[in-house]
Amino acid sequence: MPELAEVAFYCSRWNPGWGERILQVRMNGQKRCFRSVVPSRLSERLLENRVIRSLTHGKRMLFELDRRLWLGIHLGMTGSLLIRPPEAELEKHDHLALETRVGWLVFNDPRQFGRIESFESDTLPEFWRELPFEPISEKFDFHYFRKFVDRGSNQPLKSMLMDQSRFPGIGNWMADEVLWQSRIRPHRPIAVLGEKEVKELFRAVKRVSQVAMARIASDFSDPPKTWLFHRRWKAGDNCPKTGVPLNRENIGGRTTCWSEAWQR
DNA sequence: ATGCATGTTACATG
DNA sequence: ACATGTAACATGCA
Repeated sequence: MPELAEVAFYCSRWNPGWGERILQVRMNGQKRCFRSVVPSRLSERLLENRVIRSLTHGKRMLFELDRRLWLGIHLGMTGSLLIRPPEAELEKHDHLALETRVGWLVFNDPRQFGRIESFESDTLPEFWRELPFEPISEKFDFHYFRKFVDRGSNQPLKSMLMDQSRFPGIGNWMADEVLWQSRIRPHRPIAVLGEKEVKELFRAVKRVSQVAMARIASDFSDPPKTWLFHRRWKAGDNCPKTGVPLNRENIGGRTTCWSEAWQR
């Protein structure tokens, strides 16, 4: 489920482990999540090390450790982070587990679309500083938005919103929510929108991102009950505004949920 | 059994 | 070169 706010939530689950020495490393290096690293090397670097702090950006997480080590984690479609009690048994899809005094810092991912990376650097790795502004950043303002929004101006808005180089952190449900809240159909490209609609789209991007962070990032509580969010998961549910059944359609390779009567 | 899933990317096509 | 579309990845669930 991880998009912007869920990623922030999962990332913070490792916070109790900050500053704790890593006593033991368990990883299954065969798993797909380790395709970008040399597992034995990473394991070696993690042992006796400690997490100092963590950062998130869109759907990415970055953990700073001692000895110039930075651990990058992307949760993919089904990844999550958690801490298991010290005496707990590890589970089937716990692909990376770091034992500390407070328990096991675990990366769990059934489908293994997630990815573990590692970097060596004295300071924040270069690539991290070059990432685009997140929609929750105050630097992500209308001027910034207007500038990149014209690129690929014929692609459906649904695809544009899911483009991580422009809207880092926005995924399938957030894109549907933004379009529903701005009352614009997902198929339409930015090029055909009126200025008023462009502004509305921008406002919805900011609102959905901010409210999602406020609700989900700290304790994984639900988004507002008025949101499309609660109706978009199974076929046959109704639009919260019109009460009419929602449309489901594949756009840009993803199942898209939208309301014909509500969105224009 | 069949189809689908909150993501990314390598490859193919235009 | 670029823009867009599709298949593939691995597993669980309805």
